[in-house]
Amino acid sequence: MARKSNDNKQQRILDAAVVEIAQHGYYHTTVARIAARAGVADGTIYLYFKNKEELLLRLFERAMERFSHEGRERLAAVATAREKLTGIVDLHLSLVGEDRDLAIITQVELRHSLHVLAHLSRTLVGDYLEVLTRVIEQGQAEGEFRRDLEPTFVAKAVFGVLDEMATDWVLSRRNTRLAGRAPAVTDFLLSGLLAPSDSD
Amino acid sequence: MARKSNDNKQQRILDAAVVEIAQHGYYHTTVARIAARAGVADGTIYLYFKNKEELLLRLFERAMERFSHEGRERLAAVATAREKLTGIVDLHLSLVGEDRDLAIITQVELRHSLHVLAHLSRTLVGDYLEVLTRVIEQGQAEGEFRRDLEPTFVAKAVFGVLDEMATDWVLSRRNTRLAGRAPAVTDFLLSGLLAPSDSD
DNA sequence: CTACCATGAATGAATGGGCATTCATTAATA
DNA sequence: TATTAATGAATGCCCATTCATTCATGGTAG
Repeated sequence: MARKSNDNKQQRILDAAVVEIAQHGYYHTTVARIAARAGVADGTIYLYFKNKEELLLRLFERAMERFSHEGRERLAAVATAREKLTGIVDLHLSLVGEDRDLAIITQVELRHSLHVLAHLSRTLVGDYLEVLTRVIEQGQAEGEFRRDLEPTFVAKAVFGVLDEMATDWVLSRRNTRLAGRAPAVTDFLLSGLLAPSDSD
Repeated sequence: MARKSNDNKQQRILDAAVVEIAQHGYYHTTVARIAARAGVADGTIYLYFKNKEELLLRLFERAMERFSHEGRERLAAVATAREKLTGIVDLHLSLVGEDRDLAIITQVELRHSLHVLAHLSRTLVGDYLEVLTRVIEQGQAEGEFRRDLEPTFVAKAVFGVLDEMATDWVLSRRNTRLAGRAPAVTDFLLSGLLAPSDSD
């Protein structure tokens, strides 16, 4: 076989990498193992990726593309900031909760070094936080959200809650649906912890 | 030198490890480098630690001991759940924000594998979440916190926000004080995002 | 008081294994 | 036949870990 190929070889390699890395961790996964699972020769990996680390980053990018794509659609479909926030929470938890192996990559393996984490935070995750920030600003402009909170601060807080729910789900072996938590998350983010004041 | 020693050799090794691992990451830090910075021979490391990984875990345990200790004191000093929550938020951000190198370890390097993360989540972090859960339950019993939220769920959400603030601070090179965010965090957790209803 | 052990800490050079990456060779297409 | 994909054995580096040896100490005996 030659030429024509490319097929979906790159995709096959990525798919294999997700499974292997989820199972053994990035540093204990050998390139040879990934190649074996993908059904290609070791060297072939290097025709599609500069090195092992680039392979890992591509995994995240591929996942993020899907997220961005669906996210844009959902946000366009609703009007109020509150609806948008609800949609983001639901989408985030739905997508992460869809594939446990991939979730292990995004919630654990990708964070193995300051270098990688800083890179992601500057790029893909940074974009995500910006979208969140815009939603908060919109809500404040519409008067539905409190105006005395910094939008970027709130965006990080929201992300923090979602990220922790996702990580917790990955670590728990239970078979709950992660997306099932979306309503509780949204509720908590919107209304906080305090009981309604006595005057109610 | 022999005998007597022990000195604080173990502590010196741990201190050296914090600096080296924060700078180069766990997998790119060699035992030889840690030994060199600690001023001991390579082999000496193995008199105090079973292997490289145990060294990393001890780092976290040492940090956590301090946290638990101060935490217990602070919690005992105040009565209401709301005060306790405020105290935890402040303590968490204060301690993490005190030493950037150590923060890199706790926020990034320790999470490099599912195996390590699961272990921590089951032990040290698990204990922390339990303390948080008790505080939430107390607040609910006292009627100050909403009763329609699952305490363990809230505990994770709170932890998620704190953890994200900490990670964000580590990744940002700015020189802000992390603890400065404590009031905003507490406020957000307590009151949420929604503007007070119109009836105000 | 001095010389001499016995003890266990500390050393650091050497070992061994693991694995990312390369590249000369082969195979498939146009 | 020319071109390019694919192969996978071989290379070479890197380091965690070991362990034979050295060294400092405190106790003991003369």
